[in-house]
Amino acid sequence: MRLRFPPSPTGVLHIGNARTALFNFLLVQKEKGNLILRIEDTDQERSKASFEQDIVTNLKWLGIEWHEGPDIGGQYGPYRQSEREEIYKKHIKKLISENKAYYCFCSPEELNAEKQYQMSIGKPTQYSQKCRSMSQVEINQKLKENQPFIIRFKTPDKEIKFSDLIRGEIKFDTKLIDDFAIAKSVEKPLYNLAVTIDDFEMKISHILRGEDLLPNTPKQILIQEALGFTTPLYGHLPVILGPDKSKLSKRHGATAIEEYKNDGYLKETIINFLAFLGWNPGDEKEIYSIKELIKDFSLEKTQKSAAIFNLERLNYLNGFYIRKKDISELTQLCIPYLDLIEPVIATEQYPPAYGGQQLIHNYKIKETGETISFPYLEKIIGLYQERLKKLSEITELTSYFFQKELSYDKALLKWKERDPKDALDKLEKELNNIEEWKFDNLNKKLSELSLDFAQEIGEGKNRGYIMWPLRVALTGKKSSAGPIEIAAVLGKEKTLERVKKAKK
RNA sequence: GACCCCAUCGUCUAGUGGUUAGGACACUAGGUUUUCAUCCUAGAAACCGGGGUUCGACUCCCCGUGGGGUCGCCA
Repeated sequence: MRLRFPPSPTGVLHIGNARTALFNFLLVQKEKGNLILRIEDTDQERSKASFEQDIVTNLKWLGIEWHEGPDIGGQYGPYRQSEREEIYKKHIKKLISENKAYYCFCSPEELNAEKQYQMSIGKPTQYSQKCRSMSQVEINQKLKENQPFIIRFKTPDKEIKFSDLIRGEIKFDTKLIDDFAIAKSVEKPLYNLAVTIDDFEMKISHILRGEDLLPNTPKQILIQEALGFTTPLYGHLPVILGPDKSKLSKRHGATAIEEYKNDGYLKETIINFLAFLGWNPGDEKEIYSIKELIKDFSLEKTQKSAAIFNLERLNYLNGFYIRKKDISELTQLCIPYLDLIEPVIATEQYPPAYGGQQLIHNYKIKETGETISFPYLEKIIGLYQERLKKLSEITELTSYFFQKELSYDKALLKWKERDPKDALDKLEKELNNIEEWKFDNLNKKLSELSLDFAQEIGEGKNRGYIMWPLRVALTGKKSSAGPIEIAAVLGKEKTLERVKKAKK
């Protein structure tokens, strides 16, 4: 089994692309076949090396790997279409010499006018075949005069049938397909031709691609027949639609994988999410790692109907995977988002046996110059692990740990419209007396204090009269992790300082 | 418009002739709770319409309807 993923480097890797790549990857891995990455850059004007780089980088980030490709080579290379002109030339010449393709000298203006006319009388827009039966003498003459031309395929009248791996029997009547353009010149094929030749030359056995390419399939089969190629097996995946049911595009928000990555979506989330856009295992399991997907994936279970991209589900999954992460790993992932701190590069290095890289073992709070350790950061991140939906949120959520001065409206300190003065006084006094600054002890003392206080002011067991002002004093926010947990991480000195400031 | 594809809660979907039509996200209510989350419990929520076939259709067939895709010297 040999599959391919053939992006065109005219844009970055987006949701749709990545889903197709993933499905190809899953099938190949399951069936122990080979996946080929082929770069379809026949459109030299729109193709850019930076897009190819983006595609490669992000596929790898997702954990999608291939066996042959421009970056790693392979025995059926080159893997960029722009480097395969010699191969195409041979086939294009053959098509012309066998009279299965022909030169067309019609100008774009002429073609356009033709199309306009056909539209105006409600006919399907098709090429008139004007150049189809031009004499060899005339062709030679025009070629000699350097008249611009393209090469068209001589589409025969017949019915094309094929069995789609996902959709079953599909029929097309080629009467509705005109003599489509297959090359700009003898060495510059257009999409349909290049794909067909490459799939054959690269011995591709299965083609898994988006449903949007379904109308191209009969054209490619026609070319295969003209060139004497075998026909691979086709499977057309449902398209991905935006919430308004139109094709997913930029106006629906972010579509680039890179954007999701930067926003703090985990690759586990994206893989799990993408897999369920068009596939499901048939039972109630919904959480899947890439390994489990490889094990359970099958074409029979892939969906025929279009899937709608649902951001809420993506967020839910991301929160789920964040909660499951090991705290050390989660902290590593969050550090790049923490813009109020910077790493302190140690002068010593790991011993050669451990890689010899420079060692970062501390971080510096930019505003205060204070040095903090990785384990300390773990504690901070740990406070927010179950509240985080995307990594980027960590910046705002934990900013109060790294700010010298908190700025907030003092009115926020009131719990149920009560002046917080006495509560803060009691807090300060109590905190001052606490010797052992550990969560358990703090919890015990502050719980007692808050219950006593509530009783004293006739508010039953409502601990908010102490806890709310404490939260606001420490964080300046109206929602946060638990104030006692925060105090424990913040330390006695800073906690007291912030409580005192709240009183002013 | 032509061709092709598709059709179960708002969304992703399970279901392959007989089910109280199941799950998840989102939503609502309640519980836990100092806030926000998490967690737990409960709830509301669907077979596009019409004809067949059949003892019996969400399931099979046909016709509508709706949605989507494609109609480039782009891929």
